[in-house]
Amino acid sequence: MGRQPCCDKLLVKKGPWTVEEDKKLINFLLNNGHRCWRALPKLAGLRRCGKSCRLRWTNYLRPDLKRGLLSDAEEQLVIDIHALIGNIWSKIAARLPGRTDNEIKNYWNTHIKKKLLKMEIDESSTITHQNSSKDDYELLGDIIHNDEDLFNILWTNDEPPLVGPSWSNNNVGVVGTVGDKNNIVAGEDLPTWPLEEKNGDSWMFLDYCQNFGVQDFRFDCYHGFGQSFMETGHKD
DNA sequence: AACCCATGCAACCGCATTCTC
DNA sequence: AGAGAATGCGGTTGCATGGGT
Repeated sequence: MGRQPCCDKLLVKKGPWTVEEDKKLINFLLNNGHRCWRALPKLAGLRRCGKSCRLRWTNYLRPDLKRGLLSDAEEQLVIDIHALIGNIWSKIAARLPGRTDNEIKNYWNTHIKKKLLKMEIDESSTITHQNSSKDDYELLGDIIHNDEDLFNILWTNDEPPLVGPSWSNNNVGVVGTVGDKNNIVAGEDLPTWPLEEKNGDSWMFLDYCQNFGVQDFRFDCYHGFGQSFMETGHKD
């Protein structure tokens, strides 16, 4: 009855991920996708729990992740959505492409909470948009006209992000084509790691990713690993 | 220079829900 | 139908780092 345990806890490694482990995980996911997280560690040669692998991938290694502080517009959007639905970080993250629930949760606890307290704002009360750039906010909330609209959108099933393209990591490894630098062509919507880096010995980029984030080194699908690579398949 | 403390963030934990047998 | 594993998620912890003294 039922399934097998997710992992043998005695053999599972914990703590910070090493560059080697990251390489193995990325390599495996790029070639195989993630049909079963439980089986993944064994197949990828990792002494990690499947849960840990999923977390590492979704929160840190996914090529479409943005790194660094949230923009004013993103921050304002988080504040607005949080005012409506509370600590449902996954829902909030779904509205911010390239951001993870964990990241937003951390950002909320470290930056926004503090900021709001400082401003002596009751988090449950209506929050105005006075601190964000009007242009940025309009760009983000183009389809949001009031809080009721936003609330409705948040609870629909197949919700598109408010800005930018969505990305399903069920299709990892499929090479996408890029219409312009901000839009992956529908149906071929997948980012991929540069082949030269993936197949060669040069995994140095992972060290950089560790330190600065994927986005900083332009490995994400939206801004391109060099525009020409994304358009022609060749690195600059 | 050395220590202490505050901060930020990656990773873990545990619970709830979903899925499989 | 129900038991139990898989998955997803929010809360929490622990460590690295930077700033202050």
